[in-house]
Amino acid sequence: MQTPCRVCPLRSLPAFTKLEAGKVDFIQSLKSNHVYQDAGTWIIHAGQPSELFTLFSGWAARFKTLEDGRRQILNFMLPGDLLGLHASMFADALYDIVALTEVELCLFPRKRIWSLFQEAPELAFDLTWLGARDESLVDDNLLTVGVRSASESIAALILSLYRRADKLGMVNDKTLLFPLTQQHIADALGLSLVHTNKTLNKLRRLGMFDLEHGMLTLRNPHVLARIAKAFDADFAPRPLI
Amino acid sequence: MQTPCRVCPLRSLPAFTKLEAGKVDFIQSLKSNHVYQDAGTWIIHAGQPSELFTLFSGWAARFKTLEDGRRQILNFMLPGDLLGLHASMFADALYDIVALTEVELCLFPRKRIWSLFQEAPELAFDLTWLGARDESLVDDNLLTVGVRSASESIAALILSLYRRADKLGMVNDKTLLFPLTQQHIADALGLSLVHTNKTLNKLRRLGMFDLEHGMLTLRNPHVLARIAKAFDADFAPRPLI
DNA sequence: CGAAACGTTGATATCCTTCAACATGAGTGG
DNA sequence: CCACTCATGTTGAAGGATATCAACGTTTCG
Repeated sequence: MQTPCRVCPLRSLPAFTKLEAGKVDFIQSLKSNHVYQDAGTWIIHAGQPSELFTLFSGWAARFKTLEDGRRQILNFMLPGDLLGLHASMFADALYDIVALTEVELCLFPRKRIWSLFQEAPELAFDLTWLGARDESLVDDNLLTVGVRSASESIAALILSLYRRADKLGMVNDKTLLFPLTQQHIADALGLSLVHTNKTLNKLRRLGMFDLEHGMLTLRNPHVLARIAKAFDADFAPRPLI
Repeated sequence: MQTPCRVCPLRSLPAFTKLEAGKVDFIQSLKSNHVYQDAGTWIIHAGQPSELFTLFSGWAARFKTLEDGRRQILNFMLPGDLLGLHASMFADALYDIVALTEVELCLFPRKRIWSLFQEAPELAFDLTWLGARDESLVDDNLLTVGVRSASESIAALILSLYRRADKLGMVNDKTLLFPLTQQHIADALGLSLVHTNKTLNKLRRLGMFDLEHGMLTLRNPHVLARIAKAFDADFAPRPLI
């Protein structure tokens, strides 16, 4: 059961709302397990019933696959994100979630979700809020894939991941551990691998960022934001369940 | 206040779950108004606080716009769909919703959402469930825009709208009132208007469907589904709030 | 040492966009 | 009732962004 939720290191980040100790304890009472998984392993399988998780550490990707194998990454998950909220409300998950790095997961059995609605309406509200935030990330990705060019798309993706990581204290000296391969980026943006590679290098040569050996360094966030035509959609601190 | 919620004609459709009369009355107590709006008018404005609606009749579209004017339709709304759940949980809406036809809306003031969580956990659960279903529609659209070709995209969109409308009893003799312009379709699929037109006509000439004068007739759903590489994601009846 | 995963690069092909023009029908005001 | 405009749909031609194909380099790891 690892660290008790009261002293969860995520919770003390400014990215998350403060919560009374009693409610934190209630969350802990719902948590059934603390799980470790290796990079590349499945967290949620499309077509199968799934539990609800909070990503405690590491990166994950949620995606759908067409019968012919083409795949679309719907969004990337960073620590503090909820995994499988939708999947756990339906009979079966409609998507896969895979670990991109080693991950730690807080496991909340789907059966207990209902008791959360019954006994802790504030937390139920937070859960719904988090689902809404999730969707707004997917909305942004759909906007990107639908209207942005390859350069704009990559700029927007890099920027958005950087900002999210920054709020979680994962950025040091403008640099962050970045586990995505170019294939991941291509699958998230609906681009081919080759074109992703060329566009990535173009932006790199323009001095927008460095990206090698799994390290991303932002060199010119302002111009990158101009290229991306990105908003500054800054979310207030969010609940952590 | 129009028809009382107990005799709501939507609620009796097989597409929706049955609900005890008491809960229906509670929903009605949350409803503050029954609103009519003309085609082309805004229901929710990006950047402004918004209320929560149920679309009682008509079609609507949710979209985001880049500063330079490029727009992406995120999803289309049909009767029974929830409008602005996410918008009403955040300070301001992050997207616009516009009426595509004359619409009737059931208005639920955002202030009352909280009382729903406090006093009716089952309904709060339903609300979250509906939010999850919404996101799964956006997921599907992202999959379409990301990986499908123009023909596949249009096939998938037509099919998905047809199926949703069919469950609502809006289809007669394989035909349904279809208010989308080619520009709407283009904006939803991330395609240019010209290419949308040509692709649409190609599928039409292939005998997949007829589409003129705002009427859509499906001629060959099975082949269309093959072209779309579409799943048969059939949702069970859903709650109506 | 060989294989597998990941990244890189050039050449060629194609899907889709853009530009431009025209057709049609509905609505509006003279 | 006609002329006009505006929204929508249609079509051809040309150009560009991105995909596909193919080959090779590097690193890691068993």
